[in-house]
Amino acid sequence: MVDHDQQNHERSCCPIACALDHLGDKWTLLIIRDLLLGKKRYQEFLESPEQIATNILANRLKKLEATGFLTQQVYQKNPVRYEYVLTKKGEDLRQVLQALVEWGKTYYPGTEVFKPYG
Amino acid sequence: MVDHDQQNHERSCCPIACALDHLGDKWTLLIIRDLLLGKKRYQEFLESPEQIATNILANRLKKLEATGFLTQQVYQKNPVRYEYVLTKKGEDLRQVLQALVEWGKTYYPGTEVFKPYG
DNA sequence: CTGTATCCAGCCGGATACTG
DNA sequence: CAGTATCCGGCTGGATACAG
Repeated sequence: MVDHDQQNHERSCCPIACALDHLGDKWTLLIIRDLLLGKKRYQEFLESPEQIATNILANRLKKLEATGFLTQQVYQKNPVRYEYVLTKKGEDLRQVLQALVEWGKTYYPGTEVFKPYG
Repeated sequence: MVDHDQQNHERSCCPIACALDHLGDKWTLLIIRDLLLGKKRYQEFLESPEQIATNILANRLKKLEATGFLTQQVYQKNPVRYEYVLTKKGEDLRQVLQALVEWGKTYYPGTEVFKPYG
């Protein structure tokens, strides 16, 4: 179920297609955004204005962990609690998101990311 | 059905969320990629290595037209046939895709876009 | 708080057939 | 070639309840 390594995807040898196999949905990139903004905990992701459902959030966090975009770090034992932190692979998406933000601010006037990135 | 103007989306005032409402799926950005590479016709999109289904392609082309990413231009009458060309809004995604390509080539070694972009 | 599980309607997307 | 239509299984995602 956990399914480490990348599964059978790899639709083609195109880097965009490969990326989209992992990031091409409505929510994943929004979680990456939150992580880049410094959010680390389950509750923090739930508080984002887009109102992600709990099952979707749990599902995406697992997939992102399984595909090496983030790692879990214990910050409390009994019961164990995790913080989610980006790997370099995840961190390096910052430039992609930044390009998307620039585009988005142009074509959806009035939108704004909550805190400036880098 | 055609639904010009943006519908009810706008999940939030975040430019990334707005962008993902239109681009956040497995296929849309791949069609944009093809358009940026110079493809214009239905058949050309079908020939891409990712093998998009015809119904999905037709659906995405309509949505992209309805949301102003591309326009249709008649190149034959009776029966009427269209070529699909990016608007400036669509063209401006080039930088986003380019950032994604750079990222993808790093984390999916061996992948490569067929022809270099601009 | 940090999740997990479940119900469920609806969309996604693959395959295929069909029309002009 | 350029689409449209349909069948259909499975995933998506919203709501809610439940557990440690």
